[in-house]
Amino acid sequence: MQSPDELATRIREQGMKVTPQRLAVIEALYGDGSHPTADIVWDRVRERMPTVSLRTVYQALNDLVEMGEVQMVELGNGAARFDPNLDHHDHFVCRNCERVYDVKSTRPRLVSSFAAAIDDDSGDGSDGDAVHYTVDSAEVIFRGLCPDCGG
Amino acid sequence: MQSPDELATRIREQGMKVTPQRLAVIEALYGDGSHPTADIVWDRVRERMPTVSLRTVYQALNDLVEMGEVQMVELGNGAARFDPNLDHHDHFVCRNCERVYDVKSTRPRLVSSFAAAIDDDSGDGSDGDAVHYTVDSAEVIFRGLCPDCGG
DNA sequence: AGCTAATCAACAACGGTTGTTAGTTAGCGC
DNA sequence: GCGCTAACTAACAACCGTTGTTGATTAGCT
Repeated sequence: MQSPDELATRIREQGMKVTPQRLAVIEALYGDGSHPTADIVWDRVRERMPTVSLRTVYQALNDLVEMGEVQMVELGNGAARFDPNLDHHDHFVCRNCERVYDVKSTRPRLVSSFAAAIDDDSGDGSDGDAVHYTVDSAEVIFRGLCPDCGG
Repeated sequence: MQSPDELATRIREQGMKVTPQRLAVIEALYGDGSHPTADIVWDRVRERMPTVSLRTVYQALNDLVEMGEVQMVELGNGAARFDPNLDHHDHFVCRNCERVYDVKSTRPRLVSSFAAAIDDDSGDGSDGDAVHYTVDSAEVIFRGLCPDCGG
């Protein structure tokens, strides 16, 4: 995501207001690599701004996602996580501590291999070229043990 | 997953009972490639057994997952899906119709490339061999448009 | 200064899933 | 076929993460 300053400008350009709450959410995420949940972001923001509501944090996070400044990552274990890293990258989830680590993207390799790998469910195995899948994204989730957990 | 007959034996061996409900759930999933949700399985079972409860279907599905006969797949869009295909394989999710397709696994490639790709969050970029991640699984989710939806 | 977005509080409601209770059914080993 | 006990049912309540609602208030921006 862009820096808080740059983002403030973008927000104003969209006709939205740069409120302290929004800024606090932005600053809580900027440069962060820990993939916090909305709840954790809320905690961080409340340290500086004790009366902020969870609702407002969700609102700000969703706005950032809509603006394409933050990626929402759903890893299948409960709450969604928010990631300011917009580079194509994959994730490693520790099955013990549940922490999420960034992994350099394997996407180019994957997408290029997709056409050959797609399993034709139509049953018409003999005709390969009638089947077209458009791949917009490819995300990889590795699971295992991280270094801190004896991996 | 194994055939209903084989599974019946396994269930008995575990001291569990082969009830018509359980069998109906098994038969609803056996050989199925459509990745149904619990709700859809419930619908299928009720066609033959109108009084079965959703609770029981969940119970049977979870038992199958615990037995390792069915894979639970969480794709980040609502309900979990259940997949009797135990081969290592990936998934393609149509962003329009939400259908899920099996894709031949890219896992071997992925896991072998993981060690080189892991992004060392410790900041100690110069020392590569102190960081150990144990990768148990790697799942890939492709998203895009399927053939039926103009892909 | 004035328009209007944003926030707050407080609460309801959602969807998916699990827990609970108590009474009934039925699978399985003998 | 008996008896033990797992499983089922119905009818709920409760969970978690998230979103909607309402109405009053605050404050960003032009």
